[in-house]
Amino acid sequence: MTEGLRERKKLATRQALHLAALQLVAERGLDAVSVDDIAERAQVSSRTFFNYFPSKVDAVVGLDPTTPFQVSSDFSARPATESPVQALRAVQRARAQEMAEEEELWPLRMTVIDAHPSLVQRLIAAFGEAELALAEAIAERTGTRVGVDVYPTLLAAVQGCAMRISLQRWVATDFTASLPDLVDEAWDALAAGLPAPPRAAT
Amino acid sequence: MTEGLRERKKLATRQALHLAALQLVAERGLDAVSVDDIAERAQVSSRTFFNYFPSKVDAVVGLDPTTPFQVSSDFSARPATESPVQALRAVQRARAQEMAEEEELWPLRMTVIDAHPSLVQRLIAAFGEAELALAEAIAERTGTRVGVDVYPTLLAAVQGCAMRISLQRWVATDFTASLPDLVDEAWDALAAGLPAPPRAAT
DNA sequence: GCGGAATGTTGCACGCTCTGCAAGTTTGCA
DNA sequence: TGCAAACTTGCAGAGCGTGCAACATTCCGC
Repeated sequence: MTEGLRERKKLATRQALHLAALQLVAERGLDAVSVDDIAERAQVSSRTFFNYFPSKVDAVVGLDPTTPFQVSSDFSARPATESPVQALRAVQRARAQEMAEEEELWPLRMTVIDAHPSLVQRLIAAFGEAELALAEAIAERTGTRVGVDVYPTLLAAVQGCAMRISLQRWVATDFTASLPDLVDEAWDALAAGLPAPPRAAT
Repeated sequence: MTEGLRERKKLATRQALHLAALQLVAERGLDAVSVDDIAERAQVSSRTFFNYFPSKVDAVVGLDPTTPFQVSSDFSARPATESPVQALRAVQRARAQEMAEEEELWPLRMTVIDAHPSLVQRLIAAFGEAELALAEAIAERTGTRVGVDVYPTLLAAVQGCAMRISLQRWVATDFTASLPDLVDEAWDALAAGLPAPPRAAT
């Protein structure tokens, strides 16, 4: 079934390290947790920790390095009849759905991340890594050129903002809101050109 | 004129450290420059370095910690007849103008930053610091509520994107483009709701 | 099963980052 | 001129992150 003992052990160790990091930081805060602490709880040496994650913050955030690039390949897989904005909204909705379904993992993850600026920064950086790839996919679809036109680069960047703000609001509602709905709200505002919302009658 | 010898010396030291950091990183790359190197070139002890900047990357980026908050106060100072998007565009245009006028500093700064992901990350984080303050100012102006409505938070975040992408494109054109014009281009796309641009007739 | 190749784990040594503390020095001000 | 406040510096120390070499485990063909 799974591809060999070795692969399974590696995955287990990785998850153990991520979970340990997450729990410890939730308990004590980022600064009060050392790499040694995390390694100890995950039952490996601190040297081994660095075989899995390049830094403490990476272990806490715990994203698979390939995850960010999923967005650009998902985008390319959307029907060509959709506008870029429609396609990105759909991609993010789907992603949001997946996150919301992992009820154990993502809320804990986001709670911890949201409480520490350096973790938020790392999460944003993770989005940023795939920005060029996504910009190229957008350029491809729209006949624009990365490095010449604003459009692909800007849209790729704004897409990251939309997801970030949606996640932030999800945390703020204590995960009572529907993440896909929050994503939709953000894209509604973006697609409309960010007009000042009508003032609610009081 | 300037307020005392002490203040002037502090400012001079700060600028010396920033310039030293910038030049050294431009010459050798970020990883090949240590805090000791920077301190030595600026003629202070490495301990003193940390009295001015909390880390190496901060010294290279070299932003005054109050700078990011300028955006939100400038925004609040714009006439209330402008829409939030119009006001932010105007604020950024003005800021872009100032940057472009410091012909010695900003191009070098941006060249160095653009070449190192961790510096880009730090610059983005600097924008992020003021995001809450800006969101509150936007909420104030539009009668929305931070933490409830998407609008203020999203717009504050997107504004950072617009500036970031404009700067990135400025670097990409080797500073031949007009930064205020690049800012305008970004806001044109945003205000229109990010529609796919018409394909150029070939 | 067996043995060698590939892969993973660990300890060690090292350089760098950043902080607190306790001098010593310079500036501000009456 | 002299005291108080502020700045600089060296030192000690904890933690991060990496290269290296030895050891252990898994894989795979036979």
